[in-house]
Amino acid sequence: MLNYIILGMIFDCTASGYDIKKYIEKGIGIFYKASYGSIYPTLKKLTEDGLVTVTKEEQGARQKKLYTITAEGQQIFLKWLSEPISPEEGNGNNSHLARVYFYDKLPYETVKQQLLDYELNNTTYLRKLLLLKDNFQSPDIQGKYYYKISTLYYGIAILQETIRWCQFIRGREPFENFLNKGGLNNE
Amino acid sequence: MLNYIILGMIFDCTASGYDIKKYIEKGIGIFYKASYGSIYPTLKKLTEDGLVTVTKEEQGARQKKLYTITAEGQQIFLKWLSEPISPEEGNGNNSHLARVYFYDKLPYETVKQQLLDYELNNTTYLRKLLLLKDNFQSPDIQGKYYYKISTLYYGIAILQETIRWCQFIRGREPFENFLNKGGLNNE
DNA sequence: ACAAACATGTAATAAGTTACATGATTGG
DNA sequence: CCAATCATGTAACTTATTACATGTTTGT
Repeated sequence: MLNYIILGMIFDCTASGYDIKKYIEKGIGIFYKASYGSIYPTLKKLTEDGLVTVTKEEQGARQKKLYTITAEGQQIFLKWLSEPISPEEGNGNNSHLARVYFYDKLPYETVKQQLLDYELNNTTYLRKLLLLKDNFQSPDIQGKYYYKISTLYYGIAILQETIRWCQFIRGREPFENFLNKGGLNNE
Repeated sequence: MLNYIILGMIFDCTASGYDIKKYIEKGIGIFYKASYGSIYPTLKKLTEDGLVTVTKEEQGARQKKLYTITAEGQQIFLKWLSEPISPEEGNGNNSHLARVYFYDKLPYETVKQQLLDYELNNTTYLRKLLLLKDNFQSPDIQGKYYYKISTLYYGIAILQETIRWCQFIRGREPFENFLNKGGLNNE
Protein backbone atom coordinates (compact mmCIF):
# COMPACT_ATOMS: atom_id res chain seq x y z
CA MET A 1 0.00 0.00 0.00
CA LEU A 2 2.65 2.52 1.09
CA ASN A 3 4.56 1.97 -2.15
CA TYR A 4 1.54 3.12 -4.17
CA ILE A 5 0.88 6.03 -1.88
CA ILE A 6 4.46 7.22 -2.31
CA LEU A 7 4.22 6.88 -6.09
CA GLY A 8 1.00 8.87 -6.00
CA MET A 9 2.47 11.58 -3.82
CA ILE A 10 5.45 12.14 -6.13
CA PHE A 11 3.48 11.50 -9.32
CA ASP A 12 3.86 15.05 -10.56
CA CYS A 13 6.48 16.51 -8.28
CA THR A 14 9.86 15.34 -7.04
CA ALA A 15 10.23 15.07 -3.27
CA SER A 16 12.43 13.79 -0.42
CA GLY A 17 11.47 11.14 2.10
CA TYR A 18 10.94 13.89 4.60
CA ASP A 19 8.66 15.76 2.20
CA ILE A 20 6.67 12.62 1.48
CA LYS A 21 5.98 12.13 5.17
CA LYS A 22 4.52 15.62 5.31
CA TYR A 23 2.50 15.16 2.13
CA ILE A 24 0.97 12.03 3.61
CA GLU A 25 0.16 13.78 6.88
CA LYS A 26 -1.40 16.77 5.17
CA GLY A 27 -3.17 14.82 2.46
CA ILE A 28 -4.44 11.55 3.87
CA GLY A 29 -3.39 11.88 7.51
CA ILE A 30 -7.02 11.55 8.56
CA PHE A 31 -7.06 7.88 7.69
CA TYR A 32 -3.48 6.80 6.97
CA LYS A 33 -0.20 7.12 8.86
CA ALA A 34 3.33 6.28 7.80
CA SER A 35 6.54 6.45 9.79
CA TYR A 36 10.08 7.05 8.54
CA GLY A 37 10.79 3.46 9.48
CA SER A 38 8.52 2.41 6.64
CA ILE A 39 8.98 5.30 4.22
CA TYR A 40 12.76 5.10 3.80
CA PRO A 41 12.93 1.33 3.25
CA THR A 42 10.03 1.54 0.79
CA LEU A 43 11.80 4.33 -1.11
CA LYS A 44 14.88 2.12 -1.27
CA LYS A 45 12.89 -0.74 -2.70
CA LEU A 46 11.10 1.47 -5.24
CA THR A 47 14.54 2.65 -6.41
CA GLU A 48 15.81 -0.93 -6.75
CA ASP A 49 12.70 -1.81 -8.75
CA GLY A 50 13.25 1.14 -11.08
CA LEU A 51 9.96 2.83 -10.24
CA VAL A 52 11.68 5.95 -8.94
CA THR A 53 15.10 7.53 -9.44
CA VAL A 54 17.04 9.44 -6.85
CA THR A 55 19.21 12.55 -7.18
CA LYS A 56 21.33 13.89 -4.36
CA GLU A 57 21.09 17.55 -3.65
CA GLU A 58 23.64 19.17 -1.36
CA GLN A 59 22.95 22.47 0.32
CA GLY A 60 26.14 23.10 2.29
CA ALA A 61 26.70 20.21 4.67
CA ARG A 62 23.04 19.22 4.53
CA GLN A 63 22.20 16.44 2.11
CA LYS A 64 18.82 15.80 0.62
CA LYS A 65 17.72 12.99 -1.65
CA LEU A 66 15.09 13.89 -4.17
CA TYR A 67 12.99 11.10 -5.60
CA THR A 68 11.42 11.25 -9.06
CA ILE A 69 8.90 8.80 -10.43
CA THR A 70 9.88 6.96 -13.64
CA ALA A 71 7.64 6.21 -16.60
CA GLU A 72 7.35 2.63 -15.36
CA GLY A 73 6.49 3.91 -11.90
CA GLN A 74 3.69 6.04 -13.31
CA GLN A 75 2.38 3.09 -15.27
CA ILE A 76 2.41 0.79 -12.24
CA PHE A 77 0.70 3.44 -10.14
CA LEU A 78 -2.06 4.11 -12.66
CA LYS A 79 -2.63 0.39 -13.09
CA TRP A 80 -3.10 -0.01 -9.33
CA LEU A 81 -5.33 3.07 -9.21
CA SER A 82 -7.59 1.72 -11.96
CA GLU A 83 -8.20 -1.58 -10.21
CA PRO A 84 -11.57 -2.01 -8.51
CA ILE A 85 -11.82 -1.19 -4.82
CA SER A 86 -11.87 -4.61 -3.19
CA PRO A 87 -14.66 -5.26 -0.67
CA GLU A 88 -12.22 -5.68 2.23
CA GLU A 89 -10.70 -2.33 1.38
CA GLY A 90 -12.76 0.17 3.32
CA ASN A 91 -14.14 -2.62 5.43
CA GLY A 92 -12.67 -1.60 8.75
CA ASN A 93 -9.44 -0.17 7.45
CA ASN A 94 -10.25 2.79 5.24
CA SER A 95 -7.70 2.02 2.56
CA HIS A 96 -10.26 2.64 -0.17
CA LEU A 97 -9.91 6.32 0.66
CA ALA A 98 -6.22 6.27 -0.26
CA ARG A 99 -7.27 5.18 -3.72
CA VAL A 100 -10.05 7.74 -4.04
CA TYR A 101 -7.63 10.46 -2.94
CA PHE A 102 -5.77 10.01 -6.23
CA TYR A 103 -8.84 9.65 -8.45
CA ASP A 104 -8.30 13.14 -9.89
CA LYS A 105 -5.57 11.45 -12.00
CA LEU A 106 -8.00 8.98 -13.61
CA PRO A 107 -10.48 9.41 -16.49
CA TYR A 108 -13.95 10.27 -15.23
CA GLU A 109 -15.51 7.15 -16.72
CA THR A 110 -13.13 4.83 -14.87
CA VAL A 111 -13.75 6.65 -11.61
CA LYS A 112 -17.52 6.45 -12.07
CA GLN A 113 -17.34 2.73 -12.73
CA GLN A 114 -15.16 1.96 -9.70
CA LEU A 115 -17.33 4.07 -7.42
CA LEU A 116 -20.45 2.34 -8.71
CA ASP A 117 -18.97 -1.12 -8.11
CA TYR A 118 -17.87 -0.11 -4.65
CA GLU A 119 -21.31 1.27 -3.88
CA LEU A 120 -22.95 -1.95 -5.05
CA ASN A 121 -20.68 -4.06 -2.84
CA ASN A 122 -21.59 -1.89 0.10
CA THR A 123 -25.28 -2.14 -0.71
CA THR A 124 -25.11 -5.93 -0.83
CA TYR A 125 -23.33 -5.99 2.48
CA LEU A 126 -25.76 -3.53 4.03
CA ARG A 127 -28.69 -5.70 3.00
CA LYS A 128 -27.06 -8.63 4.79
CA LEU A 129 -26.60 -6.65 7.99
CA LEU A 130 -30.15 -5.35 7.88
CA LEU A 131 -31.39 -8.94 7.78
CA LEU A 132 -29.01 -9.93 10.55
CA LYS A 133 -30.29 -7.22 12.84
CA ASP A 134 -33.78 -8.72 12.74
CA ASN A 135 -32.48 -11.67 14.77
CA PHE A 136 -31.87 -9.36 17.72
CA GLN A 137 -35.17 -7.54 18.11
CA SER A 138 -36.54 -9.02 21.33
CA PRO A 139 -36.24 -6.74 24.40
CA ASP A 140 -34.56 -9.39 26.58
CA ILE A 141 -31.85 -10.07 23.98
CA GLN A 142 -31.34 -6.34 23.55
CA GLY A 143 -30.98 -6.01 27.31
CA LYS A 144 -28.40 -8.75 27.67
CA TYR A 145 -26.37 -8.09 24.53
CA TYR A 146 -26.92 -4.36 24.10
CA TYR A 147 -23.32 -3.47 23.24
CA LYS A 148 -22.73 -6.49 21.03
CA ILE A 149 -25.78 -5.47 19.01
CA SER A 150 -24.62 -1.86 19.01
CA THR A 151 -21.61 -2.81 16.89
CA LEU A 152 -23.96 -4.21 14.29
CA TYR A 153 -25.91 -0.97 14.19
CA TYR A 154 -22.66 0.95 13.92
CA GLY A 155 -21.78 -1.12 10.87
CA ILE A 156 -25.17 -0.39 9.34
CA ALA A 157 -24.89 3.34 9.97
CA ILE A 158 -21.39 3.52 8.48
CA LEU A 159 -22.43 1.52 5.42
CA GLN A 160 -25.40 3.82 4.87
CA GLU A 161 -23.16 6.88 5.05
CA THR A 162 -20.62 5.26 2.75
CA ILE A 163 -23.30 4.53 0.17
CA ARG A 164 -24.64 8.08 0.41
CA TRP A 165 -21.10 9.39 -0.08
CA CYS A 166 -20.53 7.13 -3.10
CA GLN A 167 -23.74 8.28 -4.76
CA PHE A 168 -22.86 11.87 -4.08
CA ILE A 169 -19.32 11.94 -5.40
CA ARG A 170 -20.19 9.71 -8.34
CA GLY A 171 -22.30 12.60 -9.56
CA ARG A 172 -19.57 15.11 -8.70
CA GLU A 173 -22.15 17.13 -6.86
CA PRO A 174 -20.90 20.25 -5.08
CA PHE A 175 -19.97 19.53 -1.48
CA GLU A 176 -22.09 22.28 -0.01
CA ASN A 177 -25.06 19.92 -0.33
CA PHE A 178 -23.33 16.92 1.22
CA LEU A 179 -23.28 17.48 4.95
CA ASN A 180 -26.19 16.37 7.09
CA LYS A 181 -27.72 19.15 9.08
CA GLY A 182 -28.04 18.67 12.81
CA GLY A 183 -25.31 17.89 15.25
CA LEU A 184 -22.37 20.24 15.32
CA ASN A 185 -21.96 22.24 12.13
CA ASN A 186 -20.16 25.51 11.71
CA GLU A 187 -22.48 27.56 9.61
CA MET B 1 -5.35 -7.14 20.07
CA LEU B 2 -6.14 -10.74 19.10
CA ASN B 3 -5.00 -11.96 22.53
CA TYR B 4 -7.69 -9.81 24.20
CA ILE B 5 -10.31 -10.80 21.69
CA ILE B 6 -9.62 -14.47 22.37
CA LEU B 7 -9.82 -13.89 26.13
CA GLY B 8 -13.12 -12.10 25.63
CA MET B 9 -14.53 -14.84 23.44
CA ILE B 10 -13.78 -17.57 25.99
CA PHE B 11 -14.51 -15.37 29.02
CA ASP B 12 -17.50 -17.41 30.08
CA CYS B 13 -17.25 -20.51 27.96
CA THR B 14 -14.50 -22.93 27.12
CA ALA B 15 -13.69 -23.32 23.43
CA SER B 16 -11.24 -24.73 20.88
CA GLY B 17 -9.15 -22.73 18.43
CA TYR B 18 -11.55 -23.76 15.74
CA ASP B 19 -14.53 -22.58 17.80
CA ILE B 20 -12.85 -19.27 18.51
CA LYS B 21 -12.41 -18.62 14.82
CA LYS B 22 -16.14 -19.10 14.33
CA TYR B 23 -17.04 -16.95 17.33
CA ILE B 24 -14.94 -14.15 15.88
CA GLU B 25 -16.55 -14.50 12.46
CA LYS B 26 -20.06 -14.55 13.84
CA GLY B 27 -19.49 -11.90 16.49
CA ILE B 28 -17.16 -9.25 15.15
CA GLY B 29 -16.58 -10.52 11.63
CA ILE B 30 -17.99 -7.25 10.25
CA PHE B 31 -14.91 -5.34 11.32
CA TYR B 32 -12.28 -7.87 12.43
CA LYS B 33 -10.77 -10.97 10.84
CA ALA B 34 -8.40 -13.55 12.27
CA SER B 35 -6.75 -16.52 10.59
CA TYR B 36 -5.67 -19.82 12.13
CA GLY B 37 -2.11 -18.71 11.48
CA SER B 38 -2.59 -16.06 14.14
CA ILE B 39 -5.12 -17.77 16.42
CA TYR B 40 -3.13 -20.93 17.21
CA PRO B 41 0.17 -19.19 17.99
CA THR B 42 -1.68 -16.65 20.15
CA LEU B 43 -3.40 -19.46 22.03
CA LYS B 44 0.00 -21.02 22.62
CA LYS B 45 1.37 -17.79 24.03
CA LEU B 46 -1.67 -17.21 26.25
CA THR B 47 -1.12 -20.71 27.68
CA GLU B 48 2.55 -20.01 28.34
CA ASP B 49 1.60 -16.77 30.09
CA GLY B 50 -0.90 -18.60 32.30
CA LEU B 51 -3.91 -16.62 31.03
CA VAL B 52 -5.63 -19.74 29.72
CA THR B 53 -5.38 -23.46 30.45
CA VAL B 54 -5.82 -26.22 27.96
CA THR B 55 -7.48 -29.62 28.32
CA LYS B 56 -7.35 -32.29 25.65
CA GLU B 57 -10.58 -33.91 24.70
CA GLU B 58 -10.56 -37.05 22.58
CA GLN B 59 -13.59 -38.14 20.63
CA GLY B 60 -12.39 -41.31 18.96
CA ALA B 61 -9.32 -40.55 16.89
CA ARG B 62 -10.28 -36.90 16.69
CA GLN B 63 -8.49 -34.66 19.15
CA LYS B 64 -9.74 -31.32 20.32
CA LYS B 65 -8.07 -28.85 22.64
CA LEU B 66 -10.39 -26.89 24.85
CA TYR B 67 -9.13 -23.60 26.23
CA THR B 68 -10.37 -22.15 29.51
CA ILE B 69 -9.61 -18.66 30.79
CA THR B 70 -7.85 -18.45 34.17
CA ALA B 71 -8.60 -15.96 36.96
CA GLU B 72 -5.52 -14.01 35.90
CA GLY B 73 -6.70 -14.09 32.30
CA GLN B 74 -10.05 -12.63 33.32
CA GLN B 75 -8.35 -9.94 35.32
CA ILE B 76 -6.04 -8.97 32.43
CA PHE B 77 -8.98 -8.94 30.04
CA LEU B 78 -11.17 -6.73 32.25
CA LYS B 79 -8.26 -4.37 32.81
CA TRP B 80 -7.78 -3.97 29.07
CA LEU B 81 -11.53 -3.58 28.57
CA SER B 82 -11.72 -0.80 31.18
CA GLU B 83 -9.00 1.27 29.54
CA PRO B 84 -10.13 4.30 27.56
CA ILE B 85 -10.60 3.91 23.83
CA SER B 86 -7.53 5.58 22.39
CA PRO B 87 -8.09 8.19 19.68
CA GLU B 88 -6.27 6.12 17.02
CA GLU B 89 -8.49 3.20 17.83
CA GLY B 90 -11.47 3.64 15.58
CA ASN B 91 -9.54 6.11 13.49
CA GLY B 92 -9.41 4.17 10.27
CA ASN B 93 -9.16 0.71 11.78
CA ASN B 94 -12.34 0.06 13.74
CA SER B 95 -10.67 -1.64 16.66
CA HIS B 96 -12.73 0.41 19.13
CA LEU B 97 -15.66 -1.78 18.12
CA ALA B 98 -13.87 -4.88 19.38
CA ARG B 99 -13.78 -3.24 22.78
CA VAL B 100 -17.41 -2.10 22.71
CA TYR B 101 -18.45 -5.60 21.68
CA PHE B 102 -17.45 -6.80 25.16
CA TYR B 103 -18.88 -3.86 27.10
CA ASP B 104 -21.75 -5.99 28.40
CA LYS B 105 -19.15 -7.38 30.83
CA LEU B 106 -18.36 -3.98 32.34
CA PRO B 107 -20.21 -1.88 34.97
CA TYR B 108 -22.56 0.63 33.35
CA GLU B 109 -20.76 3.62 34.87
CA THR B 110 -17.42 2.60 33.34
CA VAL B 111 -18.98 2.05 29.95
CA LYS B 112 -20.71 5.43 30.07
CA GLN B 113 -17.46 7.18 30.94
CA GLN B 114 -15.44 5.51 28.17
CA LEU B 115 -18.11 6.21 25.60
CA LEU B 116 -18.29 9.84 26.68
CA ASP B 117 -14.52 10.24 26.40
CA TYR B 118 -14.53 8.61 23.02
CA GLU B 119 -17.35 10.85 21.85
CA LEU B 120 -15.47 13.93 23.05
CA ASN B 121 -12.32 12.91 21.16
CA ASN B 122 -14.40 12.46 18.04
CA THR B 123 -16.06 15.82 18.52
CA THR B 124 -12.71 17.57 18.86
CA TYR B 125 -11.49 15.88 15.73
CA LEU B 126 -14.68 16.68 13.84
CA ARG B 127 -14.34 20.36 14.72
CA LYS B 128 -10.82 20.31 13.24
CA LEU B 129 -12.01 18.74 9.99
CA LEU B 130 -14.89 21.18 9.70
CA LEU B 131 -12.41 24.05 9.88
CA LEU B 132 -10.12 22.35 7.40
CA LYS B 133 -12.89 21.97 4.83
CA ASP B 134 -13.31 25.76 4.72
CA ASN B 135 -9.93 25.99 2.97
CA PHE B 136 -11.34 24.16 -0.03
CA GLN B 137 -14.50 26.09 -0.81
CA SER B 138 -13.59 27.84 -4.05
CA PRO B 139 -15.11 26.29 -7.20
CA ASP B 140 -11.79 26.03 -9.08
CA ILE B 141 -10.14 24.15 -6.19
CA GLN B 142 -13.18 21.87 -5.93
CA GLY B 143 -12.90 21.24 -9.66
CA LYS B 144 -9.23 20.34 -9.62
CA TYR B 145 -9.12 18.41 -6.35
CA TYR B 146 -12.64 17.05 -6.17
CA TYR B 147 -11.72 13.52 -5.04
CA LYS B 148 -9.02 14.64 -2.64
CA ILE B 149 -11.59 16.88 -0.96
CA SER B 150 -14.15 14.07 -1.04
CA THR B 151 -12.04 12.04 1.39
CA LEU B 152 -12.23 14.93 3.85
CA TYR B 153 -16.01 14.99 3.58
CA TYR B 154 -16.10 11.23 4.06
CA GLY B 155 -14.16 11.67 7.27
CA ILE B 156 -16.58 14.32 8.45
CA ALA B 157 -19.62 12.18 7.64
CA ILE B 158 -18.20 9.15 9.44
CA LEU B 159 -17.27 11.21 12.49
CA GLN B 160 -20.77 12.66 12.64
CA GLU B 161 -22.28 9.19 12.51
CA THR B 162 -19.84 7.92 15.11
CA ILE B 163 -20.79 10.73 17.47
CA ARG B 164 -24.47 10.12 16.93
CA TRP B 165 -23.92 6.43 17.67
CA CYS B 166 -21.96 7.22 20.85
CA GLN B 167 -24.69 9.52 22.14
CA PHE B 168 -27.28 6.94 21.36
CA ILE B 169 -25.72 3.91 23.00
CA ARG B 170 -24.49 5.94 25.96
CA GLY B 171 -28.15 6.39 26.82
CA ARG B 172 -28.90 2.74 26.09
CA GLU B 173 -31.75 3.86 23.90
CA PRO B 174 -33.68 1.13 22.08
CA PHE B 175 -32.25 0.49 18.62
CA GLU B 176 -35.55 0.87 16.82
CA ASN B 177 -34.99 4.63 16.98
CA PHE B 178 -31.40 4.54 15.77
CA LEU B 179 -31.52 4.01 12.04
CA ASN B 180 -31.81 6.98 9.69
CA LYS B 181 -34.77 6.80 7.40
CA GLY B 182 -34.14 7.07 3.67
CA GLY B 183 -31.88 4.96 1.57
CA LEU B 184 -32.50 1.24 1.70
CA ASN B 185 -34.34 0.06 4.77
CA ASN B 186 -36.35 -3.07 5.16
CA GLU B 187 -39.45 -1.95 6.96
C1' DA C 1 21.74 29.90 23.32
C1' DC C 2 18.26 26.87 22.37
C1' DA C 3 14.17 24.81 20.52
C1' DA C 4 11.93 23.42 16.55
C1' DA C 5 12.10 21.80 12.31
C1' DC C 6 14.95 19.72 8.65
C1' DA C 7 16.99 15.36 7.11
C1' DT C 8 18.29 10.23 6.78
C1' DG C 9 18.58 5.98 8.22
C1' DT C 10 18.93 1.09 11.01
C1' DA C 11 17.75 -2.74 14.41
C1' DA C 12 14.65 -5.08 17.03
C1' DT C 13 10.26 -6.26 17.33
C1' DA C 14 5.30 -6.93 16.48
C1' DA C 15 1.47 -8.79 14.51
C1' DG C 16 -0.21 -10.60 11.30
C1' DT C 17 -1.29 -13.26 6.34
C1' DT C 18 -0.89 -17.02 2.96
C1' DA C 19 0.13 -21.29 1.68
C1' DC C 20 1.22 -25.58 3.06
C1' DA C 21 0.61 -30.05 5.52
C1' DT C 22 -2.28 -33.47 7.69
C1' DG C 23 -6.06 -36.11 8.98
C1' DA C 24 -11.17 -37.32 11.00
C1' DT C 25 -16.21 -37.05 10.87
C1' DT C 26 -20.77 -36.02 9.23
C1' DG C 27 -24.59 -35.58 6.07
C1' DG C 28 -26.73 -36.37 1.87
C1' DC D 1 -18.76 -42.13 -1.85
C1' DC D 2 -17.69 -37.61 -1.70
C1' DA D 3 -18.03 -32.88 -0.32
C1' DA D 4 -18.23 -30.02 3.48
C1' DT D 5 -16.98 -29.20 7.81
C1' DC D 6 -14.29 -30.30 11.80
C1' DA D 7 -9.65 -29.87 13.72
C1' DT D 8 -4.63 -28.45 14.48
C1' DG D 9 -0.62 -26.66 13.34
C1' DT D 10 4.01 -24.71 10.89
C1' DA D 11 7.13 -21.92 7.68
C1' DA D 12 7.97 -18.22 4.90
C1' DC D 13 6.88 -13.86 4.20
C1' DT D 14 4.86 -9.10 4.53
C1' DT D 15 4.35 -4.88 6.35
C1' DA D 16 4.69 -2.06 9.52
C1' DT D 17 5.99 0.33 14.32
C1' DT D 18 9.16 1.99 17.95
C1' DA D 19 13.25 3.31 19.54
C1' DC D 20 17.59 4.44 18.53
C1' DA D 21 21.42 7.02 16.26
C1' DT D 22 23.19 11.11 14.02
C1' DG D 23 23.79 15.60 12.44
C1' DT D 24 22.19 20.49 10.19
C1' DT D 25 19.68 24.76 9.75
C1' DT D 26 16.42 28.33 10.94
C1' DG D 27 14.04 31.39 13.82
C1' DT D 28 13.62 33.83 18.16
